[in-house]
Amino acid sequence: MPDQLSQTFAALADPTRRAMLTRLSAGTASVSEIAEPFLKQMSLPAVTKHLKVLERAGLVTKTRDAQRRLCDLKPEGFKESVEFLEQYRQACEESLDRLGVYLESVTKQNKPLP
Amino acid sequence: MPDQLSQTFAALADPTRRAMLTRLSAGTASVSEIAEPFLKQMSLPAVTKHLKVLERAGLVTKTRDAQRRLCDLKPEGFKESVEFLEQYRQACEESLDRLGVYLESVTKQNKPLP
DNA sequence: CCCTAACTTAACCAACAGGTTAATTAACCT
DNA sequence: AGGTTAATTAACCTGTTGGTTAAGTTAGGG
Repeated sequence: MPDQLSQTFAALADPTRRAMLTRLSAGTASVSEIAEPFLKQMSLPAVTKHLKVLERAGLVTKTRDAQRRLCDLKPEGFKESVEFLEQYRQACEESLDRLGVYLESVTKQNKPLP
Repeated sequence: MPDQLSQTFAALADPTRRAMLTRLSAGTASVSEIAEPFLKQMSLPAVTKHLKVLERAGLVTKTRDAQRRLCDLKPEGFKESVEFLEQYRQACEESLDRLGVYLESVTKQNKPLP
């Protein structure tokens, strides 16, 4: 629910928002600039909402510049989610090890491949 | 909506499901074994649903063993999401660095790990 | 052959997500 | 002051999520 990690993953679970993050990884952008590629598919308020989700997830910050709001990536926001996934690096390795052992046993016994 | 990455992140955006993954990182478990810590807070059908979400997200596999269903982590399922987050490695340098090297070694050729 | 164990499916419900249009705020420009 | 630009807030609608209970399936055991 309102725990940080859930909010972060929920924010990432939308292609529009991921595209916005990708845009921001190229540098600061105003709301209109971020919105531009999406305005054929959705309205400006929808974009505002997406940005708010990213903000509450801690992935984006907004600063005021006259009428415009400038958005930036907030790198710390990614940390927790990266660390969670890192937990499964071990699992990946182990499964690969098992595969390696299996392949070895197969080649040693000269069995036909499944 | 139904793109793989969105489904994976959506699956991860729930503390119950993340706890289930953590449980599975300790090894194979049946549905009842996975359910056990949650049965004070929710019913068994709710657990079944969560597992189905994890399955459709490609993070978990189920195999039949008599009446029981045995669940396992599906390490490849994490790959795409890890790769997306790697795009933001400047955000979280050290933690992703080792993972990046690992993924490269896996995808480029099947060499044994260091 | 029924009984129980281990799950899943069905039908339903409240809450929330993602979108809309219309109205509102805020800052700048003559 | 009034108008324009930039963005947000409000009110609403619809589909999905996460939970429920009750009924259904499937395999093994006495």
